Amino acid sequence: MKTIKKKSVVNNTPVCQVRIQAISDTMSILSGKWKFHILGTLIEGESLGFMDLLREIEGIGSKMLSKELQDLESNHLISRTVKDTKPITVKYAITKHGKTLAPVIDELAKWGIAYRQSVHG
Amino acid sequence: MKTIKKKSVVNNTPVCQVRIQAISDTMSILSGKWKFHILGTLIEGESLGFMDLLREIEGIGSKMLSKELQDLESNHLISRTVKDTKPITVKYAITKHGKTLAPVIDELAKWGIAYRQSVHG
DNA sequence: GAAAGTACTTTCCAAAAGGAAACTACCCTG
DNA sequence: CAGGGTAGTTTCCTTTTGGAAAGTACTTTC
Repeated sequence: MKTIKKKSVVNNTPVCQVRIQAISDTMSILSGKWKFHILGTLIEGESLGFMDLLREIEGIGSKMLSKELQDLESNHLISRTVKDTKPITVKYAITKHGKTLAPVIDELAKWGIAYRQSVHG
Repeated sequence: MKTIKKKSVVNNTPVCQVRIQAISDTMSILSGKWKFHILGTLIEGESLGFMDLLREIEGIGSKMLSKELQDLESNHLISRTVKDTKPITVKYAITKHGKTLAPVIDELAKWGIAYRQSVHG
């Protein structure tokens, strides 16, 4: 009979479980190569069209942009509005909820900048 | 002749470029399914062996754990110390540098918790 | 009526990521 | 000398991710 003798200690508290779940949630929502880039751009730019984003986000292709925008919209972090112009245009904007990510993005940027400095000297 | 007429505006400032690079650096260092989980565990647990981590981090396999630990060590976020015990044991610990990630991890957790609450109500 | 702009979608493919299971190798205890 | 513990590595496989290129569809401008 196989018996596991030791068990998890550190991560076994309710507080830890909630934190682990929360980080997993966050990273799942922000998964993929371009989410932060798109969100950062929309936080700065307020309201941009599809082609604007394609130009702002260097390297992204239309397929990925389209897919990432859909993901972000489904999580209510950005909004998509079709304007009745000629030709019709679409405006993507950060939502109130999406703006709450600003501190998260700031921390990531801050850490990355500090990391660079500590590595190069 | 194909000509691109409009150019990037929002992300074209030096400040933005540095931020974009910094976030990309950070996410590349913390890439993969398990990095935050491992770091979080080591921040809490201070010093754990390979088998301890395998038990703490539910779902991870030894291959992934081994690989992720190597990644983190190569970026000086954790340390690996072979203890001259019988049988020899290995202790993984968070480094001083690794601890600087605590605010980043906290922000991610905080946001994830708030997200859950805003979704369910 | 051709060119260029809007906003995408589709197809096809390559590379990266991740996991289960087995295997190595060494040590201690009963 | 079997069983269980230490710390991994290796193999084989599936899934996921991401990108290039082309296509769709409709409109305005020259």
